[in-house]
Amino acid sequence: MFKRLIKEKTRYNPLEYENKIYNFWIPYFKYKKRSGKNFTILIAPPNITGSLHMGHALENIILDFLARYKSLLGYDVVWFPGIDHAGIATQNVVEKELKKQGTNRFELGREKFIEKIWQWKEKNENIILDQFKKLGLYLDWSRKRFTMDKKYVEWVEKAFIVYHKKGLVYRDLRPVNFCPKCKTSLSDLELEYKQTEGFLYYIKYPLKSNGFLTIATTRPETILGDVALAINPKDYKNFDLIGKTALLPILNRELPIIVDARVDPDFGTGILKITPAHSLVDYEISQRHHLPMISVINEEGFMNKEAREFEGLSYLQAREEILKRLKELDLIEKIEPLIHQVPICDRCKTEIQVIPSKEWFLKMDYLSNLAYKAISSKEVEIFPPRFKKPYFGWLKNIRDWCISRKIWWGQTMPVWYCKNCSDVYEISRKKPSKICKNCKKKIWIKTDEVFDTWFSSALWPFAILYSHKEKKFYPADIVASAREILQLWIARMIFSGKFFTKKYPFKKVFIHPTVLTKEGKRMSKSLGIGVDPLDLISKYGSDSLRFGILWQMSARQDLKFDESPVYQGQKFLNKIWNAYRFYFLNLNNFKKKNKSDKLSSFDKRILKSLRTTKKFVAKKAESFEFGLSLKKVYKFFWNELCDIYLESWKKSSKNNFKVFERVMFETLVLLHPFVPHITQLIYFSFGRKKPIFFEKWD
RNA sequence: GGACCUGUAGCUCAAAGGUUAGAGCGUUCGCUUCACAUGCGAAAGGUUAGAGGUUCGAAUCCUCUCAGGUCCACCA
Repeated sequence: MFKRLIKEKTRYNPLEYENKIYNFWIPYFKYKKRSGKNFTILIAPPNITGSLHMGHALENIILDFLARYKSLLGYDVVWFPGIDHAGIATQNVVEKELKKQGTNRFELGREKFIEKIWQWKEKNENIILDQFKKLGLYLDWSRKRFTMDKKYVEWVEKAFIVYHKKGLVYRDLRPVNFCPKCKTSLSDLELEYKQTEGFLYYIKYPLKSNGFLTIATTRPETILGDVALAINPKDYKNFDLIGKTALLPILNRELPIIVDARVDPDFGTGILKITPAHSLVDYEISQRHHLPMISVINEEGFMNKEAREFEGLSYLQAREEILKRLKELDLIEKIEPLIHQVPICDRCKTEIQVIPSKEWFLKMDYLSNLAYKAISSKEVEIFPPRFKKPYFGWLKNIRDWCISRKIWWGQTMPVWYCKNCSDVYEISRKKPSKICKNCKKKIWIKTDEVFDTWFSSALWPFAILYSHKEKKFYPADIVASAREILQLWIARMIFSGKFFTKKYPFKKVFIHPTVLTKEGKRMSKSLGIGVDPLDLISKYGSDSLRFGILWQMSARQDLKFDESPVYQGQKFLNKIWNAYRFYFLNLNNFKKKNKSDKLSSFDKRILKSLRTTKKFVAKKAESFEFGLSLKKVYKFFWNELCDIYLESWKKSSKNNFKVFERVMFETLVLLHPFVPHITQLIYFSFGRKKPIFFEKWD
């Protein structure tokens, strides 16, 4: 269909052909057993909220390069597209839409709200997936997956049930981050930190014997929940306090003075008040010392009955009242201004309360060990290797994983509570048929709690590659990921995969460079800094964008994105086009003229150069050095092939025509993983009708 | 606070201990030469952040200083 095009046009316009070429490829992307050797890529499913950003573009261009390169080496490519429901992020976006319409999710109710999200998903899914098509990705579109597919939900529920059966799941009352406005617990990831000018209050606590000690706090209202005071074991200046007992002002509760390494001896007075109910660190310390937890603030941010006379006040009002009382008692030593980071909800910007809540946890000791072994045994390789360090560090300090969320959008947990007895539950996918062991009745109500979205993401590899009678695709050869989800996603896939299938879910993890702005700052949509890859595609075309990204990429360091290499890519495409134009226009002419079987010095030179270039590209593909290999290919093509070899033909040298044919064809194949669309188009001009990626590299 | 990365031409990057530190973009000048003006030919542009050390030899290895950045954790 495009065969004669090349003779007619002196300019190559990528925008004219790329879509058509992609559509031509789609049926061939469908997985089919040809050689029997698979090359399996695990895709990182984008959020349904998301539009493509440079990180996605980079990540998937790299993978697509590998897919095409491996295909040329004779592998059958396995790469299936998918998208992620992305729990809280999606809920957030849809809530913003509702706000524009003058309503909110509470007005709508849970069912209607979820229905809205589904509508939203149907509408946006294709927009997102089309962006992958624009990048030219080698994806099998017949096997699309979504993390809220019926089958996928089933996997998530079953995984939870198996974990529970093996004793790795428990329910516990613990302090969690809670947004009073959104009325849900939040993971640490869903917090932002806002620099705030506040005060550090130095408060005197009487000692039981006699005298006083002083603690420093930014939140005097939480002192009512104190259960102990702590000092650092190396804090000599406070040594004489060890073993003594202090009295909590106002309430006069006795507080033991304990020793814990977690206390910073240099902050404030070096004495930390332990308030397990309203601080995660304090909770951790309290666990080590078997201390109770006393909650004084409720989920709405108001003082509860444990706060006695302050009950019913908001935490801010309580702060004022308590300070007033302390002043009356002459227990305030001093007040210093302090600039500190206050956690706020990343959606509504409300200040987060840490409050105890009953949540579901996954025990991490056994599982984190699996994740540790994967890397230490080298069964799973992390590249570049320097990322092993934070990976191991995270596993070493890991806490049990809170896997429940009180949001609405997500996979509902297969948990049933007895309507009469609040703490009795059964775990099963269907409504339990047993009676409640407490009230002997059978009134089971399914929980509202949903899974942490990462709990579901952790199961992605085998839900997409292992299930549905497609075991043969598991494990994957490679997954590429941004560094910030090494722990959140990669580590969790590793232990989940091993736990449920006995096999690690992939062999190699490539932590790709972060795409920064030209100024070296992180690209951020909300701050309005960054470049939209789709804009670049509509300006320069997909091959040009790919060229621009690969040109700038190094495996080792972050990439400050510059637009000019994308333009350079466009020029390169034109150069390729015209080199082949030259070839096709002069084909018959040269064939008649050169019948020699001997090789000229130009022939020898170009053959050698082609060989070393191919070798270089093959070697660099293993270490993800695409920037270097593209530069090598670029120089080969422009300087060796065009400037020297093609020019030599103009001067009617004694070149060998067969070498000419061979070099031009092999070069096209060599160029394919770098600039797929144009090479396919020229491939048609060679009279071939199949995809070029079914050619042989050698 | 912890870990990691980076400072080389105006900009983005190469140069994996060894000639005169190289490309692209940008700048300046000359060419419509029959594949390509998105091209061809040429030129200007550098104390490799700074200091010290190792070495016959350092942009490269080591130490310190300065500057920029990323991720993780988070302080009461």
